Amino acid sequence: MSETARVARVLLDSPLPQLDRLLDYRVPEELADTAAPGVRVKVPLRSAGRVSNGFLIELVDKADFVGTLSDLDTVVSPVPVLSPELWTLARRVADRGAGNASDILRLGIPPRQVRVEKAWLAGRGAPQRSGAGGMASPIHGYQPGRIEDAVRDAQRIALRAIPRIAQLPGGAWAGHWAVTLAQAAAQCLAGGDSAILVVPDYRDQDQLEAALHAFAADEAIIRMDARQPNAERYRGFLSCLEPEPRIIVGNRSAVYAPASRLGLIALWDDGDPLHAEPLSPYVHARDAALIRADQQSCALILAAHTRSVETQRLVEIGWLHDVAPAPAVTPRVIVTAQQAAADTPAGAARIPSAAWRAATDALEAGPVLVQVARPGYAPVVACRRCKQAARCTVCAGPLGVTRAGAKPSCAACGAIAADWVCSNCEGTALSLVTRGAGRTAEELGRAFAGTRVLVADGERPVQRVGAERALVVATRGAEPIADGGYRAILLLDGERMLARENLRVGDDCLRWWSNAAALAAPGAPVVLVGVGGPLAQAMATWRQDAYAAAEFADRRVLRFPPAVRIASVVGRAETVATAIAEIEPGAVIDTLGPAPLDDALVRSIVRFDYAHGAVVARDLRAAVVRNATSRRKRPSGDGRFVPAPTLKVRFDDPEIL
DNA sequence: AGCACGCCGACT
DNA sequence: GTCGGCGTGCTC
Repeated sequence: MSETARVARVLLDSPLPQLDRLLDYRVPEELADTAAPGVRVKVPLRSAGRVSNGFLIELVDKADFVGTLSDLDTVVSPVPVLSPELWTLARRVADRGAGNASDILRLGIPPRQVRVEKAWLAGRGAPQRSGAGGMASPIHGYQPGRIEDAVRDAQRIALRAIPRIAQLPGGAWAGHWAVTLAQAAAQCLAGGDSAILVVPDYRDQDQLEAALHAFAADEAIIRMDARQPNAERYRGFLSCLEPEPRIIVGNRSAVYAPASRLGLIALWDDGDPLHAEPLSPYVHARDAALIRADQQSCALILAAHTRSVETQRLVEIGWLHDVAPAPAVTPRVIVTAQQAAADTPAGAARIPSAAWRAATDALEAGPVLVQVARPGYAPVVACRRCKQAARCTVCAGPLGVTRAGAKPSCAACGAIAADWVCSNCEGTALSLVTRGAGRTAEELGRAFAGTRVLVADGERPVQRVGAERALVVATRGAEPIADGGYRAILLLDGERMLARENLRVGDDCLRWWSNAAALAAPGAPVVLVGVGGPLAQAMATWRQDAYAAAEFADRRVLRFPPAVRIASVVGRAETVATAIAEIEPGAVIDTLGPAPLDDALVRSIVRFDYAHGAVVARDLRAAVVRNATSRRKRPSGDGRFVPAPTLKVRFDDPEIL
């Protein structure tokens, strides 16, 4: 055939903002067969020799570019790893946050594994297993058919999870939320559609997978998480490219997984900070899920025991429908002031009498959970005489005691403080001022003599405990699931958890407590110790949405996120000022800063309404590209020339404000 | 990021 | 004349 050679439009796999656009290449005849949209390619960049990796986005007949086109160098593999949907999603998500599309693609497309790919290509000729393998069964605990309707009609819902645990057919126990989401996904699968389920961490992932295996065929369930070996990850990715529907369950990057006929995206516990991408492009899984659900017209479920302020906003503007359990299910939450019982052993002094009685009674029947704020034994030690926090004599890091009877050691450098002398008063005696999970366990072990005490924290993870009587001391987020549920739950360190300098402490605490409370057996007391006010009320009435609504109203008055959006701009003072000055007039509400950082950098924060987000992102992005393109070297203080630092823009940073 | 182009000072 | 150092700008 002697038709005119086609033109391939290629996105380079490059982190450079100025290369975040499509470049045109001529498709040479010998590549005409394999050069298809979505394949990985190599292309020459600047005078021959250097080749760079990229994705073939589309084939067109005529180039935009006026000039001589270079030839496509190689088609790396015939597998179209970048679907049109993912490309559109990556472009939209990147544009929204003034980031690179290729950064999104890196999250959605795992590195190529040649062996895995060859095996997959060889096996594709074989007949596919038929039958979607999803079992649609009625979803209990809500108005009958409510969730089924939402999935079928591609609704967007904020789902209040049932705060209970449920027994799976195999006998194992999991959060009830996992059963609800697994059933919704299985319904999707039975209808021939794929579902993506996004969880913050591995513990949640394990529960959800266990629940899924009760409702869907094993081969339809695909894991996707960053801790998988590359080969396994790529194998799962490739199987998502097949036309059969799948249920994809994974962490935040699973929201970008390919999925044929996507019917549902569900996100569990969207307030968990693990849903926020800590590296470029910094996009929150919730935002990506919102965009993707809109783009692919699929159902969206944001499910949680609590209500994030962000989700509350979406409910209030009518973007999400609020769906609550029917009939209502609430744990029995008891709020107590911090007061020690007169008749308890000294070691348990921080347990008030009501909690003490609850624990004592419950221990007759089964396991009792004690939630504490900090891991370790005594994370902070201080001078006994002057009370000043003890510091390491080597590196000035904080000293702590890791095990009962151990010498204090530095949390930063690990040095053991053998002959410690207080830098303030020259005292030599230390006292333990905080209790970690280990020390609480030790004290409770003494107080409840003869009871088995076990500790669960980040270092000593425990997934589940049996139904026998035991005291389980766990740090927040590390609570094991007890068969049949805990007979009592003590939330001990509320005061300390609230004593963090963060606008979001209230939201976080409510989430930690609510997630723990959901592990209780029906009717078991959940004692919240030493906390009052709206948080305690939200727990006692199980109306986390009311707390979120009040919080959102406050933020609206203050013009804090998520009532408005923000972008932080970091760079040299002039560059930052210019970048902000060139944003379209009227798009920005106001600018905070510039605040000086180290290295002669400053940070300014611009606030703007959601309606102006696209304009602000476009204009700040232009400033970033301009800065990267003309990186003029400028004289530094001592007359030498140093490269100008890059201008950094980050949207919706959860750490700010 | 890399790499080539080009403008200006120092050399045969 | 012309060699090459380093700032500047581009990548289809």
